[in-house]
Amino acid sequence: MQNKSTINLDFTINSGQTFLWEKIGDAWFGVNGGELLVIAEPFRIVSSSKNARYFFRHGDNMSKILSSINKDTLVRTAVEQFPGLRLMRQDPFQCYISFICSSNSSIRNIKNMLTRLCRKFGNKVEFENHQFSTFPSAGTLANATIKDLLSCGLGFRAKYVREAAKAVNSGKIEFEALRKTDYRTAQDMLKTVQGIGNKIADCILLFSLDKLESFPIDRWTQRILQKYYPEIFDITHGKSLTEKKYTHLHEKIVEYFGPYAGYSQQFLFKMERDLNKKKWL
DNA sequence: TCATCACCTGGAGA
DNA sequence: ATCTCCAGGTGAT
Repeated sequence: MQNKSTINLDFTINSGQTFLWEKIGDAWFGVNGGELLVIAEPFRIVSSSKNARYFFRHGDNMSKILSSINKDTLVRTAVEQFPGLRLMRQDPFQCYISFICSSNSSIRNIKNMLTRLCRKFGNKVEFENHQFSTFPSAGTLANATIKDLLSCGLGFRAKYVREAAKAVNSGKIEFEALRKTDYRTAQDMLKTVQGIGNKIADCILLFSLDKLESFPIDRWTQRILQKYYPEIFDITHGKSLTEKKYTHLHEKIVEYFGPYAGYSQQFLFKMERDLNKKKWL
């Protein structure tokens, strides 16, 4: 059993929370906002970025968190199966745009869209002869034409992305204020943006704004809950959740999994996707 | 308040 | 090759 504080990069990156990472040799290269993170496995920060520790939530007390979410054998199995799987603390703007793009799409497609956005609107950076492009700023995307956004393959999401960028650029959405406020208030604020519903708001809150009680409920999560917890959570089969049901279900989830429910979600999600041999990055 | 349905696009599977 | 189906949802009706 390895140290609980050791981060497993492969598990962490390939758990659906982030999209712009690429493995070259034994190193992972990841775009996070305006910077490039380079991390080798076993976990070692290669680039000089001071933000890498922050990004990987180095301060999280994992023994406390893992013991908190250890509610049943299923969670216990998932935690044992994926030691070192962690949540990330991503650049909020990138996370926000990424999950707006995730709507009704697949991981492969989302990654393609975001990569094209970076290439078209971001800054070029080079590391050991490898070329990358950073994530565009809110100002840049707010001023992009719909035509240019469509050329990145965004489809119906193009107008959402531009309006979302405008909301940030104008100060209507302030991530650091959302980070400080409570879960529900932050979620309501995010949902005022077109293209952001409960699920996407929860992803942004969990993966970039420190709301660890957030538990994004999507097709997979629903499948997990009805497959393994039919007695505890009442999931209406196959149908999309209404506003009221989503909120009610989330309350039940936090009641059961506790204040770090988001971490339990990450382990269960990873486990079930791997079980179904779903591809990651 | 709830149920249906359309939606851009490009992989994956038939 | 060519086609169909659908993917980590959301908004409009």
